[in-house]
Amino acid sequence: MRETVPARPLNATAASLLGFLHAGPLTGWDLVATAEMVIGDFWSLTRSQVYRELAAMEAAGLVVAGEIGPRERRPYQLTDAGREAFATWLDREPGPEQIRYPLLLTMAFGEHLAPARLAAFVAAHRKAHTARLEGYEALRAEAGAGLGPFAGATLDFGIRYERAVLDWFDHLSPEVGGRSEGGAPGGPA
Amino acid sequence: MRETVPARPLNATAASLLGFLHAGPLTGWDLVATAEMVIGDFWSLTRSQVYRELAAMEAAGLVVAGEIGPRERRPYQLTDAGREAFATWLDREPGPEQIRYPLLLTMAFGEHLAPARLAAFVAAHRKAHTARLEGYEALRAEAGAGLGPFAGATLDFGIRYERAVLDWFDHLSPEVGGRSEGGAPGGPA
DNA sequence: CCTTGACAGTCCACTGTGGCATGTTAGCGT
DNA sequence: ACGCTAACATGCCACAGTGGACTGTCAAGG
Repeated sequence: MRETVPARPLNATAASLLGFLHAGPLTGWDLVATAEMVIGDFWSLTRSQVYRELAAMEAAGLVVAGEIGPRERRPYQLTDAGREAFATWLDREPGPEQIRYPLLLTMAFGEHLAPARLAAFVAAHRKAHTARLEGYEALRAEAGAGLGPFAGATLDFGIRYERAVLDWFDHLSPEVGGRSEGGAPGGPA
Repeated sequence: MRETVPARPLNATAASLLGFLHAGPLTGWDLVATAEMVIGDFWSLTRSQVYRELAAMEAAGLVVAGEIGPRERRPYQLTDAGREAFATWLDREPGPEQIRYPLLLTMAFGEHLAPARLAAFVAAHRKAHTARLEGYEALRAEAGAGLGPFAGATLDFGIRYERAVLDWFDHLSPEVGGRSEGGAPGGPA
């Protein structure tokens, strides 16, 4: 008599794993890699959690573990119950986004910090965001429409977000770590 | 011999509480309210965690609890050790931001979802973001420069972010839930 | 006097993060 | 053939963070 846990509603991370399993059996390792690539820019997950969710979902009957292959690879396969749980999850109202930006925290307490230090942080983040934007734009140039409409739309979100952040950096007053005039005349393309 | 835990590095939430305590003693309840107002838009925290961090910080000697007042109010006061821990924390390199946006997840798996359903989600989020932007702009119009440069800069981030999201919504193709032509001609101000 | 609701704090289960530990195997140089 | 290394693959743990349920306090109003 194999008891399956009553079926609590899925969390977004577990549901995403089920989503990826629609394409065929995958191991925890593969799922982490896939998720990082496909949804990593707006949904973070960790190895630890993936393996934990897989174990829980197996107990709940949403996936079944296959034979252990080479290098301890343990492929998981979607069940009908899993397919249904995923469909139910996908149909829910997606909640509001959450942003956690430590630099803004630092800035909010800026009165307690040496101005030059804050400026250095801002400069470092500007650089990082520039690199991310370039990465996204290169991806769109290469892959272009080959991504399909859905991945294209999420990529577009990333591009617009990064541009907004960069714009914000560019309009920051020197008082709060923005660069003073003469840095790099002529804004971004 | 009062043992104080060795001094592990502060987490951002605990540090923020110390930051707010610079203005004078506050209770957990007050801290939650303050934090929600000042940093709530880019750093989420919950009652549960605030009380837990306060207890931990008291054990570590970073704050001292005062007398319990009316309605069980227990004010916490900053110690010198707390002031120093805050300064050290503030001086660290702020890490990258994290965004978790369930709507993008839903969209990424859009091929498994009825198009009309996705469009409804998108419409609901557009509305919510419009409201948020209006709230921010009203705040800037009312409070204006009275916020000070630091709060002004973080508010500005919020405004630019919301505008970027709204722009993204406005350029979404109908295929991925964007509204077809004829919705509301003439974009946002 | 009693109900209601805002205030204030506590507790718990679950989600999420990051690092450490462990074992496996392919590839490489010697 | 041997051992080294690096990538592969999973598991475990402590801590951070979330959201809801729960208890208790007090002011205001019917």
